Amino acid sequence: MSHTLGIRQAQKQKTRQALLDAALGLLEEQSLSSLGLREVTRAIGVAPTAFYRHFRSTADLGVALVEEALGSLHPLIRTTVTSADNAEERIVRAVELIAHHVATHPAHVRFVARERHGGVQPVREAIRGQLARFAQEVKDELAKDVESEGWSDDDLLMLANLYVDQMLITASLFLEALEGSEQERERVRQVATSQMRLISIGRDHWRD
Amino acid sequence: MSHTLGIRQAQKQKTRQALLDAALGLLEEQSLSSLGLREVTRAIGVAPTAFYRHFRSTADLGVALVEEALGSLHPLIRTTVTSADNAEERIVRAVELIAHHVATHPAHVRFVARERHGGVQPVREAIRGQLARFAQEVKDELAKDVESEGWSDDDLLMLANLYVDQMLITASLFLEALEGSEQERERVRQVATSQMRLISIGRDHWRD
DNA sequence: TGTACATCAGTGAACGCGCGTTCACTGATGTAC
DNA sequence: TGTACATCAGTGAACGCGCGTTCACTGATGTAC
Repeated sequence: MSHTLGIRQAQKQKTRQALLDAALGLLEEQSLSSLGLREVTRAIGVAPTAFYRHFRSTADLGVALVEEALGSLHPLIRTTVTSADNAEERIVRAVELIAHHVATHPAHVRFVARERHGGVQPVREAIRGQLARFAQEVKDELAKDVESEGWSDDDLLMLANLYVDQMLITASLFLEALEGSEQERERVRQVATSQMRLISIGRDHWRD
Repeated sequence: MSHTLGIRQAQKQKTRQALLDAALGLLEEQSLSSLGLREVTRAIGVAPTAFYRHFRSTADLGVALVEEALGSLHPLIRTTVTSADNAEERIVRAVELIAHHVATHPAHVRFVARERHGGVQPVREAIRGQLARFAQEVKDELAKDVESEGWSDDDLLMLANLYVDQMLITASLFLEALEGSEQERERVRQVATSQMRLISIGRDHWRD
C-alpha cells in the first residue's frame, strides 16, 4: 500500500516546491549569488522566516534546484543514446531531445548554464557532479557500440565529455533562440546536428 | 610626436584601472550581479562616489572588463592558428596558448566563463560579440587551408564555432586545475589535445 | 613668466531602503492512551 | 471515539548593517591672456 503523507508533511512539501518554483522564476533575470531570501518568500506570500524551515540559505536552495534540473535527465539521456539504430539517427534524436527539453524547461536549463561557472561553490560542485555522471553514462553507452572496439577507457571518456559539453552548448544556443523565430531555431538545430556529425565522423576514423 | 596625457588625465586613468583590477579580484569569489560599487571603491581606498566618475554602474564596469579580457586576444589567436605547418602542430600550439593564458590571466578567464551566461545582459552581449569575432577570425584562417576546399561558408563557420567553444571549455578546465597538481594539468592538456585532434580528424573526412 | 578664472576627479555627509537573522509566538496537525 | 499533550510550519516584530545615489564641496590641474 502507498504511504500517504500527513496533512502537515504535504503542506510543507507544497511550500518547499513553491519556494523552488519562485526562485527558479527569479533566476531567469539574475544569478544565484544575488538572489535574496526575502525576494523568494515575498514572491509566494510567506514570511521571510518561513524560508529557514526549508533551506539553510539560498545556496542550499540552489543545490536542490540542481537536483531538480538534472536529476531526472539521466534515464532520458540513456534511452536516447541507446534506442537508435545508427549514428545519424542517434544524433538527430539527441538534438531533438535537447530542443524539446529546452522548450519545456527553459528556466532549469538557464539556471544550469548560468550557475555551472557561477559564484556559488556548492552549486558549481553539484552541477559538476551531475555532468560527470552524464559523461560516465554516455561513456557506458558508447562502450557498447562496435565502433568502440580498440578504444581505451580514457579515450572513451574523452569522447563522452566532448558529447556532453556539446549538448550543453547546444542547449544554451536553443535557449537564446527561444524568443526568436522558428527559422532561428532551425538554424541552431542544423549547426548542432552538423557539429555532432563531425564529431561522430572523427570517432569513426580515430584509429585509422 | 607622442601625445603625453596631462597629470589630471593620467591620474584618472590610474584610478580607473585600479577600479577594474579591484573588481576583477573581487569577482574571483562572486558574480557580477552581486558585486557592489562600495566594495570596489573600498578595496582601493577611494570614496564610493568616485566610482561614478568612471562608470555608470557595475554592469558598465563589467563591459569594460570584457574588452580588457578578450580584446587583446584576437591577434594572439590569429597568429597561433596561422603559424603552424600542420594540423597536429596547430592543435598543440593552441592548447599551449590556452594553458599559458589561463596561468597568466586566471581572473580574466574566470570572469569570462562566469559572465558568459551570467545575470547581467550587457555583459553577456559584450562577451557574445567578442566570441563571434573569434569564430569569424578562426573561420577566415581555416578557409585558407587546402583542407577547406569544397566547404561551404556555413560549414566553415560551424567548424570554427566548434573550435572556439572547445577552447573555452579547455580554458575552464585548466582554470579548475590551476590550484591542483601538475599531473592534473597534464591530464587536462592530454584530453583537450585529443578532443581537438578528434575534431580535426572529423574535418578531414567531412566530405567523404 | 605671472595672474585670473575654469575645469573636474575625488570628498564626505546624508538619505531612505531592503537585507539576513534572532526570537518568542500561534494554532493546526499528530500521537498516546 | 474522545481527551490531553507534543510537535512544528509559518508568523511578525525587531535588530543592526551595508547598500546605491544625491548633493554641495574642495583643491589641484588646465587654460587664456
